[in-house]
Amino acid sequence: MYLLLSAHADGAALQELTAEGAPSPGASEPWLVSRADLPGVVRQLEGRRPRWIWHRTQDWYPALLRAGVELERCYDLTLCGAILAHSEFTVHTEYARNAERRGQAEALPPPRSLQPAPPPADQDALFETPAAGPADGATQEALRAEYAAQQEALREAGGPASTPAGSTGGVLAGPPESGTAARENDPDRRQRLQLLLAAESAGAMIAAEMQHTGVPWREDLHEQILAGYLGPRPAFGHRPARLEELTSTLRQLLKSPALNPDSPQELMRALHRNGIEVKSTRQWELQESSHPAIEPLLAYKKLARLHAANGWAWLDAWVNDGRFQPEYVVGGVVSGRWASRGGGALQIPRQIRGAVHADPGYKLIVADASQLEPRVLVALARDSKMAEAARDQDLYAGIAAQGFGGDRAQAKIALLGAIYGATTGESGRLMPQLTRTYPRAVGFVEQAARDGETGKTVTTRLGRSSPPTPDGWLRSQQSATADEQRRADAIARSRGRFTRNFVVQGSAADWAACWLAELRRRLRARRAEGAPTGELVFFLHDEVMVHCPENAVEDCVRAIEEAANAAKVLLFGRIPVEFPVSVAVVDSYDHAK
DNA sequence: ACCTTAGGCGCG
DNA sequence: AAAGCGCGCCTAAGGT
Repeated sequence: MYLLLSAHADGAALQELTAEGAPSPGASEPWLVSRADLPGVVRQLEGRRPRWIWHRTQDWYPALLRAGVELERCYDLTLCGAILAHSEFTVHTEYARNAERRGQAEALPPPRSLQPAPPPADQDALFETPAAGPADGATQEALRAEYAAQQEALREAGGPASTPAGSTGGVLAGPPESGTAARENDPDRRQRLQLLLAAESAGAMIAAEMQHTGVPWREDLHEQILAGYLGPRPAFGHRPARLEELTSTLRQLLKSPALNPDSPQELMRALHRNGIEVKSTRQWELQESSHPAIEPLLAYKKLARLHAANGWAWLDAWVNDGRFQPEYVVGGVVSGRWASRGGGALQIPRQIRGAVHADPGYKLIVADASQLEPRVLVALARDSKMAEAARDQDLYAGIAAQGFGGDRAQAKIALLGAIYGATTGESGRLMPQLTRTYPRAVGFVEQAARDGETGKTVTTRLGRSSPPTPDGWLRSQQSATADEQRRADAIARSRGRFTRNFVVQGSAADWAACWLAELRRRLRARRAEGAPTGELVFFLHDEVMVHCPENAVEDCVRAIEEAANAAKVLLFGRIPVEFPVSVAVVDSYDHAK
């Protein structure tokens, strides 16, 4: 059952649709529900296990969650439309052509503000959209037509026939899925794209649910940590005691009595006056010098960062009643990773992770996918030799053991360098031997890089494609003067590094989205059975955190592991590549790994 | 009194 | 230990 939910006057319109997006035959006219009645109506209809179709999950779901209504599944027209408008799997469809004509503005998620969004002022407000009514282009009929068009594009992805995803990839054989290879008539592609749309929509729900739940955050522990590093809380606008001490030390050592160490320009001049010839004030460059001022300067920078980014002001702004509730921005990164808005949710520094603490009677289960990106590369490239190395829990150790010509540390540097496109340094030097040992894996990312350099599109395993190159990009690659040509070549190489990384990072994001969705499904199932179970509270690219009653830990750990394996099978079939998760059951986040 | 950009650094 | 991908967000600095 498919239910379209759209904003209407002072409430919502509900319409039952077919799977294809036509009005359901035999169903009544669209049904108008007042704002006040909506949570009750939605809760009632949820019993029929519909897929809720809506313009943006963020417009509806947060308010429903505040009203105590949780839903099983949805279809986010904005997120799915953005994928379908650019995917190579649907590039031949009318939907993609229309998206091109409309311009990207409508097809892509709305622009993100750079400033943190303040927490909603009115927590009881049911609608995030203005009371005036639906936004332009988001009327009930427009959304229905949009859904129908997206479903049509999806049906046309790959070809008419279809086979189960698991049945095609049983062995590491056949051409790798990339670039121009294996492009024609691949029925498996439709299923993969469908999976991506479902996972993306599930991700949008999970993001709203995690924001609603929040990360358990002990303000008292956070303040203890700050006091330990910085001294007591200073008066507003003042430096903490420890930073004051370091400032006067630096002023003496650099013979600059008025130095503001927060000013890069002042700092640079002071360093030069003292014979410290750096070109920037970055940590790694400062570390080269042995001047006595360097150690306190690096200490200052470290602590100043803590104070500015995650100090008392941050605590006041972002933690309430023992919960940190950041906004996750699904689809916020071109590769399919999530971004976040407010509070730097995806950059919680190790220094303060001790403040993330389970409630009494609960544990934090922190699980991360070990060496996810290299393992995804093995699967994408179908490199059976590297797959053998990936059989082990430690892929890098496996590579070293296979005699690629270096130790574990070098194996890691070389492989990450291949994924990022390193050309110089140790990573660059190790590339030839890595290529000799694993021609398929290296060849795969090299092909992605060549595609980017020549302006082609690359695509993740589930069908998310790299953003189009700007108009005139190819022409700008042919330049008249040698200087312009050098610049054009540099831009092309940069694009190549981006597409090289995109296929791996993006396919890893595909995997992580499926992992999350599969985990959510399992946790919900357990809860429906009435069993105690944990809640997803945090997600960071290849890592999840579940806040879990102690008596449900074992069960949740199993769910996390099952979900990881399910994600692998969904993406790649039953291939002989492991995607192990490392799981820590802890009271506080700083004790995980 | 604002707004944008650059340098820097946190995370994966 | 350091140059190669993706982000958000702090302060300073340089606009308007």
